[in-house]
Amino acid sequence: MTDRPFDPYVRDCPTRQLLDRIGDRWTVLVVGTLTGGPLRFSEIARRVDGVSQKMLTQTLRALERDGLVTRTHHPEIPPRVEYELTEAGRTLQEPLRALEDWATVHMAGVLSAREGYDAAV
Amino acid sequence: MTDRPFDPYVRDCPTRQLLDRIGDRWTVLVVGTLTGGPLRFSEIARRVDGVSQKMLTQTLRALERDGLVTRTHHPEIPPRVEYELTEAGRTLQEPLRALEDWATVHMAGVLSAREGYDAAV
DNA sequence: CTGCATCCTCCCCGATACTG
DNA sequence: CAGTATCGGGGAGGATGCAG
Repeated sequence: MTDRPFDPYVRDCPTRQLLDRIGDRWTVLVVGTLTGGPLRFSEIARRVDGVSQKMLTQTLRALERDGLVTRTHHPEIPPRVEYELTEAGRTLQEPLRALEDWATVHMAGVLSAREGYDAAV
Repeated sequence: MTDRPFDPYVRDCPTRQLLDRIGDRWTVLVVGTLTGGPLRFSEIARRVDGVSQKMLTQTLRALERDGLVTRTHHPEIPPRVEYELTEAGRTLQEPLRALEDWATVHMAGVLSAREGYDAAV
């Protein structure tokens, strides 16, 4: 608690913690690809353009650790591993989609504003 | 366009571009502090815990460049600079608040899942 | 008070090679 | 196919000093 009129963004508030998770560039995209249902590793890699194997593994591990994704390993030859959003993971989809919608609508304006700003240098 | 059944997250889609902006840890927090109205530089710095002067300047410049924040310089002694959300900037508040709400509700669960995962090592 | 420049450190992430 | 290990470059970002 604080005596300030506006509740500040202190270091360990929930918002900050979430930002640490979605700020790594890949988390949001991976969650997005899993919207339609479970996918295997290679399929996710294919859909998220530019993600390296290392980063994808790292991201999926983090999501699994946070209880947002389940990892199912089928001990076959060749190996098959499927990832699926948990209940908690699915609740994250809605606010993420809201952001995505905002981006779709406004990013063009943002980009043109950027050009205008740069031109005015 | 693509012939794949699921529209992939290609490198330059709006979502990716937005992620580049909010992925820097400070943008979201700064926009959040400006929700209540215009603020001066030092006041924002005070409310966003842990932001360095350098990063705050950098973040505000980026937001100004993107047309999400206006910068008003009052040539007084001592100088006073106020920052305020633009119309576009205000539209960003809603999806951001949705994320904030999600964090408030779910981060405790995420944290405990994290502990459980770490304990199971 | 606000902002810019410089230096310097750390760690993110990609490339590569190798296991089960 | 899925994952781990290692190395190295580059960029993010903190500390400090100075200007307007």
